[in-house]
Amino acid sequence: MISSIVNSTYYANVSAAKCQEFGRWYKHFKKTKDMMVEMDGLSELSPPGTNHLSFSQQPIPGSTAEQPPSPVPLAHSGQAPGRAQLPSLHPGLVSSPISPQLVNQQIVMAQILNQQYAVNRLLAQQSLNQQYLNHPPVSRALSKPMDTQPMSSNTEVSSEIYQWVRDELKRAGISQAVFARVAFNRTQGLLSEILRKEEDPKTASQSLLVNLRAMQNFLQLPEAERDRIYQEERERSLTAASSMGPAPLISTPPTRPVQPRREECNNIRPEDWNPRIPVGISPKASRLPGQVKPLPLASEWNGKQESSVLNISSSIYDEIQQEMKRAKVSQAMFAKVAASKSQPQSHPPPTAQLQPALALPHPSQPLISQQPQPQQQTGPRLPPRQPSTAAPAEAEDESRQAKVRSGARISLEALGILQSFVQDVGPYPDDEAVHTLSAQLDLPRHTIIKFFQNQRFCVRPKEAITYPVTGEQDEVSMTDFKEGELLKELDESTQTTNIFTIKMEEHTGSEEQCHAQQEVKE
DNA sequence: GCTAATATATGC
DNA sequence: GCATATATTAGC
Repeated sequence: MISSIVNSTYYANVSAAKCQEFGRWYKHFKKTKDMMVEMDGLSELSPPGTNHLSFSQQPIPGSTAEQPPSPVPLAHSGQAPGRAQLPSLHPGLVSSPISPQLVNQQIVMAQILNQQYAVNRLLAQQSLNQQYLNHPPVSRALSKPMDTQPMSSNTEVSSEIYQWVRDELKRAGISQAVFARVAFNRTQGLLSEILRKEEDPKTASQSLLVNLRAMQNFLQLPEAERDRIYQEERERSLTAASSMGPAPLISTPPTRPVQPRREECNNIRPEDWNPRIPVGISPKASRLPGQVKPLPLASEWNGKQESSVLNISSSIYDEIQQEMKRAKVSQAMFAKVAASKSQPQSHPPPTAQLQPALALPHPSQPLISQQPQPQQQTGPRLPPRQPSTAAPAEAEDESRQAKVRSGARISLEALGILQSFVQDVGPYPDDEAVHTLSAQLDLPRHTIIKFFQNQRFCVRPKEAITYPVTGEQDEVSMTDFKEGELLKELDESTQTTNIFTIKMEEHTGSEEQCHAQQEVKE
């Protein structure tokens, strides 16, 4: 990712966490880079591109900490050697014979890569915890977790992907449904089709490419990770299927999963992580006529946090189940009631919509349920996740969010990120860092530079100009960034003049101190 | 292009 | 025969 950013091929916004990770990584990178510079004098044997540490090189052969993300899903299966073409191996690291100096160098390299790998995994993990929007636009540069960076949008999808997938299905003993869900969040039928057609990725449509890339990237996850995801998906399916029990006859509009909102990460595009997040739809449900699709566990993605903002826990599904039993209403009815009850609110995802209904006093629910509801559905299906159907509300929601985001995110998140970068790395970023931050935050370079200038200005008087490059630091103020400048910058694109006000509310006393200095200066 | 329904295949 | 997986396809 870093290299993509540096190469200006990476412009999608990334989460604050990722940026912060970048800061941490960069700190380390600087250190190791210095080391490397010294060592470079000894040998020039590094493979091309090695000097420029890129995450694309990270699956580290020899990393013993954990199984490498087996880019070749079945590296163990001794499949066609051609598969090894996945851009994961780092030949330079295993070359031999090698001189002691080279050994040293490579040890350092390995350490660096290990570090990167660790970060990548962390980021990948983070990504996996994030929700995805449904089928994302495909043209945008993918901003994937570094882990999967090698498979960015510009990257070829191997024509062997189909075989890899098949092998993976065999290896893991999973159904197409599970794989389709976790790897690229599509349905079994589609995967079946894709595998049957085996279109050459070179001539494949954009949409197919997206899916193939997603699969490929998913397959790059460590095997253990993939297995875990499969397991979760299977468990979810099982749980959902069993908890559903005999379904109402009404073909229930499955209160399908909708991409839960991504709170602080909502600037991350769906394609940001690759294995599209597993969604709690039971593939089996489709085979059980009348049975309702299980709801997705928004908070359950990879069993991690998420969704806390919405206060929707996985228990919501149980509650819904119980409530439907209690009220003896069909899921369709329940969904309708839930939706109608929550209509006036902004556009919460379906899961959120259900909560108001659950919150109703019990006695009222049966009554409502029995009322003939005006048929609002246009068809038998209610596929919230389907772009075409679910899009209206979600799109609206999206755009609405986007409006809010456009201002607030830049001012708060970007500054927060810059701030943490300063904390981690210091206020003296080199060009590369500036470039990267610029790309990551979608801010002009000069804005970044200006920020650091201001940062240095602020820090100096307070800390007597001894800014520890790696040292701990008090809360560095975001207000260090001059109000006027910030607004000026932002106004260029988003006319959100109240941003700073919002931002100011979050500042601490020490920051105000600095801010006061700024004002004086101004 | 995709989902969901459903037909068909497979395994127990 | 049932449960589950995969293939196919209507409909959005």
